[in-house]
Amino acid sequence: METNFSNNTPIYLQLVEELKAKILIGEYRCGDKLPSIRDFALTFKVNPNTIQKALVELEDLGLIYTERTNGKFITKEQVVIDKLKNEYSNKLCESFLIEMSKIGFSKDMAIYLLKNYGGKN
Amino acid sequence: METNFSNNTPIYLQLVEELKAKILIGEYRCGDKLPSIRDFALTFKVNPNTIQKALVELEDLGLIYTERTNGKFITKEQVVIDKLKNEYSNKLCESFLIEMSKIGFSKDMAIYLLKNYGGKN
Amino acid sequence: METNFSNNTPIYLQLVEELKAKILIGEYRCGDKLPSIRDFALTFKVNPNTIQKALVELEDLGLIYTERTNGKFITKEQVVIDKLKNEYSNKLCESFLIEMSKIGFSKDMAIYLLKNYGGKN
Amino acid sequence: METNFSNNTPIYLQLVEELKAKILIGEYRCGDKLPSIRDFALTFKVNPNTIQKALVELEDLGLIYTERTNGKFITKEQVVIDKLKNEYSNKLCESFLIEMSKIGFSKDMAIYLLKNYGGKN
DNA sequence: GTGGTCTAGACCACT
DNA sequence: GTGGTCTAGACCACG
Repeated sequence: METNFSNNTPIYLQLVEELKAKILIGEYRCGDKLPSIRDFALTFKVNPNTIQKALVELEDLGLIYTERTNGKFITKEQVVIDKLKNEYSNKLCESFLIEMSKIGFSKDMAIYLLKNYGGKN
Repeated sequence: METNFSNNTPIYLQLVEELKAKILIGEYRCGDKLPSIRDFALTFKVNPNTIQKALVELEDLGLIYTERTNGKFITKEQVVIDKLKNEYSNKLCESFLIEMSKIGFSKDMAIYLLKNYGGKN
Repeated sequence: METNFSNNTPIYLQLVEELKAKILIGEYRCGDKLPSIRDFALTFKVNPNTIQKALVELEDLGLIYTERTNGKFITKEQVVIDKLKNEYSNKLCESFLIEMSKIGFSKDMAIYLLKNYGGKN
Repeated sequence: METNFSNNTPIYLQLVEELKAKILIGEYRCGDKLPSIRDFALTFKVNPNTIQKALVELEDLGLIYTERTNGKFITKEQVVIDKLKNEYSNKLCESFLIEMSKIGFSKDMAIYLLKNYGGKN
């Protein structure tokens, strides 16, 4: 795991995104135990406090939960994950369309540009 | 003009985005004179220095230029605007697809979700 | 460190020049940490904002980069420095020759005058 | 005469340089009458005040003099012009060498780079 | 009246 | 303690 963090966003938020993605995509699965904060800190080469801050955010989202003395786990409820996945993709669609409309592109135009982005397919 | 700035992003960057959008969308047109820094400051209810910082960014982008003692103007070169518009929409497409792929959606799936977002058309 | 700023040029630009020179000449070396903005401000007896403005310029030039909460550093890429050094010396040669030609001296004459400037060698 | 003024330097100073050059190079000769301020203003498409300010500077330098009700003339003393030409070229040499030394180039190196600037001759 | 620069001083997020 | 942002207010050169 390379540690390539951008300078413009707080590291802990970048960690939130990265971990959230891994959960939503299924790389971490329902009920899985997360590595300890210390292990995470070593893996990402950041301060344990930074990890802690990120995990608190994920817990607020309901994606992970804490068992005192046992560690942190991915939520057992797949529905929470699916719901978040939907919300997230909707949010992405919304922002995309808003941004495109800001520079004068309709939804249809946005879709057209998206299709043509990066080559013929 | 309401002053509705988000808390998470520097005001001057929000100004950059807002003004950039107005230029790209054509609300401000080639060669137009911008309001003076002081007028802008009154309009947006922020400090003149904050406006100044935003306008410097726009000047770096080549979207506006300064005539000493006369004011600031939208660039006369439409090509600069068009180029930036293209770059910007490409960037939006790219980020959108990357974000969607992070949560497990292919380009085709992303387009499908986008089409269905917010109703049948 | 004396504070001898000229009156005709903005202080922040004089700082840019001074720091750029120190980097190009190798007094500050690749990867070196710069003093904090506040320290700089004390050293040069100017406002921290003025330092900040100068350092932003240097960052735009690619000569320094910022690590959030850690400080600012000289770029790790010597090539950037060398490139800038070349560009800069070329720019100096060009301006010199142009200025000399404006008052009627050819390139050869300019070189001759330069050789004889300040003594026989 | 195109009016291509840079934005970073006051116009009147750019005029000073341009006119000084024309005098030093001999395009305007000893004793020549200068165009009227109004004509100058039309030629350069700038405010008469700006011309006036430039001409005052040239008069301070001793390059021109004013005959009340008759207009302004190039100084009759060629020696003044020659002296200024020398001073000016010396000043150029000095700044050039200083700037080059700031980025680590000796006088010899500076001359070498100058010779090689812009091709083999 | 225009933009440009600078100061003094404040608050914030991050580590 | 670090950089980043912002304000309030001042002064200046220019045209």
